[in-house]
Amino acid sequence: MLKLSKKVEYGLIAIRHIASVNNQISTVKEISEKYSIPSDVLAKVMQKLTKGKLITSHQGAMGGYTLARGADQISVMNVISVIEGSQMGIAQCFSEEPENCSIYLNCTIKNPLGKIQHNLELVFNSMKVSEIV
Amino acid sequence: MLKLSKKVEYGLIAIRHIASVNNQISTVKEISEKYSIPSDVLAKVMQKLTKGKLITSHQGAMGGYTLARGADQISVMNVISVIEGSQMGIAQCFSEEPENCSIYLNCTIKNPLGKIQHNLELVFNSMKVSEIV
DNA sequence: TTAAATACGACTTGTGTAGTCCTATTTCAT
DNA sequence: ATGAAATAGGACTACACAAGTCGTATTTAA
Repeated sequence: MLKLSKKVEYGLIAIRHIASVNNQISTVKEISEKYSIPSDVLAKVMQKLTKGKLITSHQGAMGGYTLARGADQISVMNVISVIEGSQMGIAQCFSEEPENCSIYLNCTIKNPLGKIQHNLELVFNSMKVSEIV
Repeated sequence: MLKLSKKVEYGLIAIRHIASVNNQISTVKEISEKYSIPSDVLAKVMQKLTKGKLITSHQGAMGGYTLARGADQISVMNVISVIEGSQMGIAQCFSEEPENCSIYLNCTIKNPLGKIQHNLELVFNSMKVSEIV
């Protein structure tokens, strides 16, 4: 409950790692070994980060990944959105189909949860990966 | 990912409801019908809120629940902690056994996630159920 | 041509959430 | 006393999602 997924953690670690080596090209093998992350899982994460244009992939031998922009331009929220594939929402109201929520009509906590949601977005948006030192 | 559980939502709705009827005794049946919440599930939630001393139970016929303190004295964080039975943590580091985390030793994001954790706690602590109107 | 790397889909397993069912206990009202 | 209305609480099922594994294709430098 209210936990970040391992994928998001791995993504943050990977981006932070690339930034820490001055954006030199880094491979899945290298990162997964250094931080004890299952390489297949990390590979998928990197592919999502690539599709989300947070990092750039370099295929083929001697390939790997570099950042697509400065680490100070990548927020934790960016990483969450790209990896999860949807907007973060603390309740159904704020993500997928709100109407499908079983208590939608009689729900009395939509508004206050909306305030919380807003505050959480502030927190995740303001935290940049560059602060992850 | 990063969602509140239905149990927590139900708990917030229930507490808010009791407050809205001026702390008159309210039953599971009444609340579950009004807000279309499965009554068995709500019953368990109410029992946890009782054990957590956020509400007071009145057993037997004509029984039900009242608030144990003012709605302005009950934070969303109180409800989360009591219902989930453990401290909210956005990563393993901040809840159960941190050492069991597969990447604990090499984890480079413990500190920054700690900052996020702290900010989230501020948000959830400062939001009281009385604001849920 | 080969080796090292990313790309990507299919599958398995594990965990946790949500919900159901059943029974026991308490207490009010008749 | 008895029955009805309420809370208390354990056991179980179903399902969704997270995490991880496996296999194969594609790209590219040497």
